[in-house]
Amino acid sequence: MDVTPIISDLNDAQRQAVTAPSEPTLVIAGAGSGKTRVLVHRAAWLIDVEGVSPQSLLAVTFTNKAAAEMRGRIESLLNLPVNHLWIGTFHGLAHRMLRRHWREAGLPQSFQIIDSDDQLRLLKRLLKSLEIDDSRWVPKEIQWFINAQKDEGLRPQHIDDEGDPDRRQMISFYQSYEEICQRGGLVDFAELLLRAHELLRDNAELLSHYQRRFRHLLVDEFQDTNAIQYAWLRLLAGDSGVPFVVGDDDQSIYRWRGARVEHIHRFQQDFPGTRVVKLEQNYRSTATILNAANAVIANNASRLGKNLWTEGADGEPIKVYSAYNERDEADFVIGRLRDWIAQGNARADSAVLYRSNAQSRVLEEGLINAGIPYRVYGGLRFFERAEIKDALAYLRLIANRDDDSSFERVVNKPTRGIGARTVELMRSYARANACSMWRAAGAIASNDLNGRAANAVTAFMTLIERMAREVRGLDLEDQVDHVIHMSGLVDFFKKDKGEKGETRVENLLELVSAAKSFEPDPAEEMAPLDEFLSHAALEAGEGQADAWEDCVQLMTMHSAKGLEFPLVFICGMEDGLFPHQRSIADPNGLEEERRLCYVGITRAKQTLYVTHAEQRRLHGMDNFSQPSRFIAEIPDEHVEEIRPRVQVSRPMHTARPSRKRGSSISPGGELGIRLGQRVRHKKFGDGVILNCEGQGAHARVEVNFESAGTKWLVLSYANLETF
DNA sequence: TACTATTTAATTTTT
DNA sequence: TTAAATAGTA
Repeated sequence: MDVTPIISDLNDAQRQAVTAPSEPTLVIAGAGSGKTRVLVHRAAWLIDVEGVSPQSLLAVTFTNKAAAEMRGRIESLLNLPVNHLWIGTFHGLAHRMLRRHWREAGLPQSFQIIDSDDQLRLLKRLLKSLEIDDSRWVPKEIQWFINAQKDEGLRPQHIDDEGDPDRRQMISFYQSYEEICQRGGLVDFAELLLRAHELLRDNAELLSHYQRRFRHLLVDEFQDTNAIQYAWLRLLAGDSGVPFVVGDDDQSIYRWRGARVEHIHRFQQDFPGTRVVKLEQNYRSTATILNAANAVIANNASRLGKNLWTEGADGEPIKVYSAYNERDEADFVIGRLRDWIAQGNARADSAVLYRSNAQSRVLEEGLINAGIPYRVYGGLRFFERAEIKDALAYLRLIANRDDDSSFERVVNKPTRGIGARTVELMRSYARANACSMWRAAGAIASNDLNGRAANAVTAFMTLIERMAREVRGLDLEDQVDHVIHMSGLVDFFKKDKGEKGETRVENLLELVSAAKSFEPDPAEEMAPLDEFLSHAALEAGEGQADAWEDCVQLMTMHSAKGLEFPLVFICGMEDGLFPHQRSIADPNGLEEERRLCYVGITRAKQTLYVTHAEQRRLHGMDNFSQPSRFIAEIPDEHVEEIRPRVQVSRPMHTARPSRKRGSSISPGGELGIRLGQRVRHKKFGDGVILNCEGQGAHARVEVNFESAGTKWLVLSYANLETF
């Protein structure tokens, strides 16, 4: 066996990881150190050299994109298609197991996956049917609570109410939500993971089958695993499995959605004798950029410790620009982009990064004015569009009549005379009889409704039945085509005046082509429609603009993780914005912001610009802010400060404030506001001042209210009473 | 039921 | 500022 292609162009550390014996291995892989490469080569090594069957390999990633990339690279390295190789996202693999063992998992065969939007709607409906005030119980917060519990692997009966009535209420919502989902055969994202975990935990036979089958577990982005994902892996590994996990504690930026870096430590305890390999040689950035990143991240206390280095040149210094305001900042960025493009560089090789999405606006305006094509990451994806979800809801109703989520979505879309009152009746009937809306509709139509409403409901039910009948046996593509027309959706959106309706119709037709090009996996043994619907939920599709056009890339630093660009701008480097106000007080939060900064810096290959504005318009008012503390953490020798070429002309009425750098920002004198001061608010009640910023009419305070939680309020509007 | 006025709050996001 | 959600009106 010639192992050359698999290990020849690896460095020592990479090779050590790739060729490690079949024992638990933890690879700490710095940014740009060839993390994916190691994973891919490890898989190839196991299959080609160790003679491991592809079937006994399980590779897990967090995103579909990463999974697809890994599969592609393994195939091209081995130069053959690897069938039967389980490679996918946690959710995708969990889903696959649940489809195979739906009975053991306690699910109906045609269970449907709901996304977070569906989940939220479902909760709102639940509150309505319980006649609960949704300002007292915010649906978003309930959703957050439920998902957090599921991420921790907890069912309602496992949660301690701690004697807190509010908490008890939350648990009860969770319970009711679960009942609705179970009745409708609906599974949300967190549920996929939780069920898959329970499936293995409670079925000794299945567990030992999968444990025997999957000897090698490869895990990408290990620092991002949440409790349930880790538990699932732990279970699958058993005593004899060989986990090979790759991650970077310094790039852990998703703690807020349940990711726990601690799993890196936990792993070493759970698998004694774990081999640890550190990848510190970076192949992406200049030494200057790496040194800056190293210096910034060194300010974090809780780290495994790691220093990136390169054999490459020092490169250019990092340029820091102090803009007057956010417009000036945008102008500066656009000027540099112009130069970059004029020098013959590809626009797609440049990226503008920011902390929060709202920042893209000014930049976009500037880019449009300058006529520079750009692409904003994030935003609505194809399968998340309202009209697409409408069409999918019809399809789901055809697949499963008890899917309440879909039922409510389309029962009166297009308008067919089934108004809020009728729906309300159905809802309470369904609730009283613990049945689905579909059953309730049938029962109500023949009894409680007046002629008009009864006819409308019956007509709707007949329509669904007719669609189901006519669509049976057709190709997936034709099924979708029939449904978008028969449902009346196409005509409904055609009537929408203007371009909006047109785009919607186009999207619906696009859905038909999506169905046409969808290739069901024969191994899945599912009805093509069910598989298509699952695919739609699990992989929401491309966001926004055409990816292929050569354009400047705009995105948050979170979305930039895993990407690299020769030219990078990090905008809005101001305290309060980045690090974000909401994270600044909590040391853990601040460390996570710093890791985000580390991620941002390490995206740059050659040139990095960091910009901040002295004045920024946020939520419609001007704020003054200090440069981000992270800028000061970059050693001076790597920084070149850029001064405006000519004195930028400033509008007369916005004179530069006299208080600059280092000035304190506590609006102390006014109203006797000080930190720790107790205050009373008309609506939110009593609370304590945690934080304050700005002066005069702009002054804002953060108040921790006893019952309403912490909020930022504008002092001049809030009418706070002190006492 | 559809359109318009008012209110409210405002990180980060994948599945 | 502005986007979204809600309440009110034709």
